[in-house]
Amino acid sequence: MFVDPRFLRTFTAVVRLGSFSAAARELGYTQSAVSQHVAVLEADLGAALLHRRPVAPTEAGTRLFEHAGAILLRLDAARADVARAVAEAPGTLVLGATPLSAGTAARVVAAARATRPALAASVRVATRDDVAVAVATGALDGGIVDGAAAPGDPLPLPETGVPVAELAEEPLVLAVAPGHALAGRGGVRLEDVVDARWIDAPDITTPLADLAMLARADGFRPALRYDGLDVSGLLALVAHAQGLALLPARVAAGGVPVVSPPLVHRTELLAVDVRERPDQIPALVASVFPAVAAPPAAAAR
Amino acid sequence: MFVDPRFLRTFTAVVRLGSFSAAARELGYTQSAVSQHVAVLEADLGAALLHRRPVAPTEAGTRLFEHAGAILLRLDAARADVARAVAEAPGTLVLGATPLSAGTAARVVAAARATRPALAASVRVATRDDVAVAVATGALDGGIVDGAAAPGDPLPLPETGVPVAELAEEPLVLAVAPGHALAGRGGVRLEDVVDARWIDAPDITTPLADLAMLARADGFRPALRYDGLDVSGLLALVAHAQGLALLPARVAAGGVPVVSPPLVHRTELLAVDVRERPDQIPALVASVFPAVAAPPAAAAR
DNA sequence: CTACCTTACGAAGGACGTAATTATT
DNA sequence: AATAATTACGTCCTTCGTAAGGTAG
Repeated sequence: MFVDPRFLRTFTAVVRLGSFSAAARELGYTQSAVSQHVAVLEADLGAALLHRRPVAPTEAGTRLFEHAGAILLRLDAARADVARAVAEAPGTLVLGATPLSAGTAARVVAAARATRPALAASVRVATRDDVAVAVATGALDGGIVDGAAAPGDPLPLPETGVPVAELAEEPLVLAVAPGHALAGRGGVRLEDVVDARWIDAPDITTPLADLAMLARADGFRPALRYDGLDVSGLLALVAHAQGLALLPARVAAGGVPVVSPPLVHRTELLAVDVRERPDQIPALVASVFPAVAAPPAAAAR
Repeated sequence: MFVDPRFLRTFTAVVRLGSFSAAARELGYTQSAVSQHVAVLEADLGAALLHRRPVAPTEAGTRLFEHAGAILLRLDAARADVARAVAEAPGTLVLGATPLSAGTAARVVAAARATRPALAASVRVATRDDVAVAVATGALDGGIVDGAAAPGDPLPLPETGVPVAELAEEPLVLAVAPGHALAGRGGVRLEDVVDARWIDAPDITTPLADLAMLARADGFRPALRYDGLDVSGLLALVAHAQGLALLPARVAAGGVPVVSPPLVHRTELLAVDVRERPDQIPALVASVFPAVAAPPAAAAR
């Protein structure tokens, strides 16, 4: 026997929807087929994967679910990568970008047009993981993503095999309202502001839950949650003293530099082309981040 | 249609062996079946994957091959993880370790025995990737791996989803023979010793090809290749002036500290238990690396 | 009783082996 | 000519849907 990815897909749908019948509807199977898929998986792996009534993953099912997503994603990425290998270079460039990288993406497009003036290009803004997945599965030609990280550390991204190149590491600052007690300070330690009023804007900046990991501290309770991809809205909330947010210095004028733990705002380029032309990265960085020193070479992930 | 992992396995065997018939022999199929597998893959993906006579992957085939290994490994890891979830805690502990981490693994066993004196434990030495794969597929209960890395960077490992915890970062030194021109120096820059006589010991220390990436320099031509997992043999070669090697300061007494680029010798723990008990890592580190500061929390990879 | 999952069974499709065919060295 | 991959075809196995059977709330 072997683990059939179709069954894995069914299994993930059942876990996600909490129902065999709903999964069947979503995937275009009968209820019976879904039941058979799960039964085959359980027999093959020799473990109960799901509790029934209500439907929820067992311990073993949770383990399988964690792997299944990565496997299915990689399968899609493989198909997309092969398709790209046989397709001739398209006449259009569709770039994805996280909200704070939209400007960078625009400059990348400008750099690309410097060599191909007639290039039809577009930029789509989405969350970091969405950009990474879309690049891996071929929905996007490339992407620019960013986020907080320890200096030199790559950003945590879904494992897709897409080559990643560092574009820049910039200072990370705590954005505060004018007149805030911290405003004008030379630097803050994140440990000291764990209990401040934070704005959780998970689609734009580092989710507070992840920040706790990076800062190695508990706390970071959200005083306000901001859903959406619009940066100016977040900046307005900060300016009107609704809470704090971590942002790159470039965006948050007057922010307070984070001095501890050592964290930077990192920007990365995701694109298959990176693999073939790592030598072009420094030139790209020079044109897009004039003020930033030359970054290291590309590395597959 | 969907990409059947059995076909992927066949495809990787054909690429690896450079022959349909050899792949058939290895997998217990007929040549005909192998031919059909490849034909189905090519039809499904809409791309020629292999050149015939001689058999070699096309551009698209190379892309697929890179993904296929990761997918098949992850499939095995998923099966192993489910098996571990249903099995009760075994009475034995089988640890893997890279050559330079064998001593560390021994101390981890000692630490484990401190809480369970009757524990039957063993340590197996293998290469870094072999240890990672064996832990992922359930052949080992855990592993200790090490290697050169930029400070704070995780070691590059096969993507298996096994949780990784940092155990230590130590100074990295250039091991030289007594009386060597560099001996006694306060520090060396790797850029300055690119053209030295290097010993390539890929199973023990960083392969020279990878070192070129880390040091961002070309060169590092091997004057001597050392295959095998025995550290003392490598040390003897260095001591007898057969060439240079990069090693942790702890092992290479009298080595010259590497000052540029900033590199450290990093040691990591691979084990599923890390996920459940990240809080125990600091205590483990304290008992195994008394001289090293507390490391960060575990992170899944 | 009813919503939902499981089991039984038959039909359609897919995978594999044998054997004949084609192509390359 | 010999070695090696492909194609043709028959058999067996797997998968899916229909429909009947359980089972928990």
